[in-house]
Amino acid sequence: MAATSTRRSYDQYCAVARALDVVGDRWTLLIVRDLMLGPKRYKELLEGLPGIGTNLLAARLRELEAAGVVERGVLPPPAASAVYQLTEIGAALQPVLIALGRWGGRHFLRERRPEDVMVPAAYFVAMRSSFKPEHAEGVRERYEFDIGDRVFEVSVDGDTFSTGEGRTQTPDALFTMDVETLNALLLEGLTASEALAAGRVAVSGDAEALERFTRMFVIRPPAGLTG
Amino acid sequence: MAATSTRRSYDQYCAVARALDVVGDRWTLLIVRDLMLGPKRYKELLEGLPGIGTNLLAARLRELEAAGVVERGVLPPPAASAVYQLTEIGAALQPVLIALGRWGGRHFLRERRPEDVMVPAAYFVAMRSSFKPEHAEGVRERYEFDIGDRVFEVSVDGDTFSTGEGRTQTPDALFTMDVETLNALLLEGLTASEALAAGRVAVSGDAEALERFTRMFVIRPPAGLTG
DNA sequence: CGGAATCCTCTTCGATACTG
DNA sequence: CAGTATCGAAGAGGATTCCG
Repeated sequence: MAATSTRRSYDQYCAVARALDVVGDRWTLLIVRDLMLGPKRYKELLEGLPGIGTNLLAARLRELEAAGVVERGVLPPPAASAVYQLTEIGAALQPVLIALGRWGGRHFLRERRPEDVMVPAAYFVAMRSSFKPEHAEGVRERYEFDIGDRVFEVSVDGDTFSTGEGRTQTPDALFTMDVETLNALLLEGLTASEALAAGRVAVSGDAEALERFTRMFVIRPPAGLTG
Repeated sequence: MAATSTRRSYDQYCAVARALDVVGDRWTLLIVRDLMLGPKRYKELLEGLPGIGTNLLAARLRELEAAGVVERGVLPPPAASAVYQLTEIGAALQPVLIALGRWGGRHFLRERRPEDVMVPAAYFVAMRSSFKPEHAEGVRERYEFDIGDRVFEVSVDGDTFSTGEGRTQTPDALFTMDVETLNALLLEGLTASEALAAGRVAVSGDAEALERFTRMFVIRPPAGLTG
C-alpha cells in the first residue's frame, strides 16, 4: 500500500481548479493527447512520452482511471492485449487540447530547438483543429500514413472526419514519409507537389490524394497563397 | 543565485507540449485566471490563491513574465502601485480557461466538499463562458458587485460584455451579497426574486437589474425553465 | 516480453520566518 | 507591502528488478 492516494487538490470550488485537480499534473494532458488517437498499450504510451518514467506513467494512469477519464480495455481479437482508452469524459477534453494547442502553436512553437523530439501522434491530434470543411466538399476517402514505425489513419467524409492511430483496412491512398516531411507539409509550407517531386513522400494509391489532404489539413498554409 | 532558471521542458516539438511548458506548472493557470479580471497586486493574488506560498507565487510570476505572458505595470494615479497584468499573449489564454472550466464544471463540480473555499473571482471568469447574448438584446448597463471585501464589475452592451475586478464609476445597479448567494444564483437555480425576497441580496439602483443579470449570465439554469 | 513496483537521487512544493 | 531565505515533505526521473 505504498501506492498512496494523496491526490493533491487546490481545494477551490471552481470549475477550472477542479479540472486542474484532475488533469493539471505533469504529463497528464500529454497522456490524454496520445489517447485521443485511440486505445494504447502501456508500452506505446511510454514510447510517445520520452522522459516520463515508468512509475510516473503507471501512477498517472491509475489516477486518470480513478477519476473516470481513462478506462482499461481489451483490443478486439486477435490482438487481445490490454489497453488504456479514454472514457466519454476523457474524450470531452478535446476542446481543452485544441485551445492549448492553438495558443502554444501561435505563440511558442516558432523555432525548433535541438533537444526537441518530434512526435508523429501530435500532428494527428493537431489536424483536428486545422480541418477546413470548405475544402472537403464531396471528398470521401481514407488515408493511411506510415511515419517511421507508426501508422496513422485519416478519414474524411464531407464535413466530418476522424484521425487515429492504427492500420486502415482499405485506404484510398497510403503515404509513407518521415515525421520531418509531415511537419514540412503541415507547418512549413512544403507543397504536395514539391514533396512528391523531391521523393520525400511515397504514395500508394491515388496520387492526387496528397494534394487534397494538404488542402484540408494544413496548419500554416504556404506563404503567398490566398484562399 | 539560488533562484535557478532551470525551466523544465517536455522537449517535444508539439504545440500542446509547448503550451504546457509555459502554463502547465502547478498554480500557473490559476494565477492567469485571477489576472483575467484585470491588473492585480502581489497581495491580491496571494489572497485569491489559498495555499500557494509566497516564494512559489514569486517564481511563477517571474516565469510568466519571462515568457511574455505577464508584465509588470503601474496603476493609474492616484493608486500608482505596482501590479501584474496579462499581456496580449496572456489574455489569449481565455479560450483555454473556458474550455477547462466547461469540462471541469460539467464533470467534476458536482458536490461541494467541506474543504473547498469559494473564490468570488472565479465566478466572474466563469461568466465569460455563460453569457447569453440572446438575452441581452437592447441591454446596456453596468453592474457592481460587492462580494465580501472584494468588488467586481460587469458591463453589458448588447451582444458584447466585460467582467472585471474593481470599482465602477457609475453603476446602474449595485448588488451586495455573499459568495454563497452568488453561487446559488449562478449554479443552484436560486432566482433573482427569491434572493431579493429572502434579503440575501441588497440592491442599490435599478431593482429589476438582478433579474436581467441572471437571465444573461446564469450558468446552470433553474430546473423546469425552458427558454 | 509487456506491465508495472521498488529504490535512489534530485528537484519542486508548501509553510514559515525573515528582510528591503 | 513585496518579496527572499530556509527547510522538511512530497513529487519527478532514471535504472533496475519483479511478476505474469
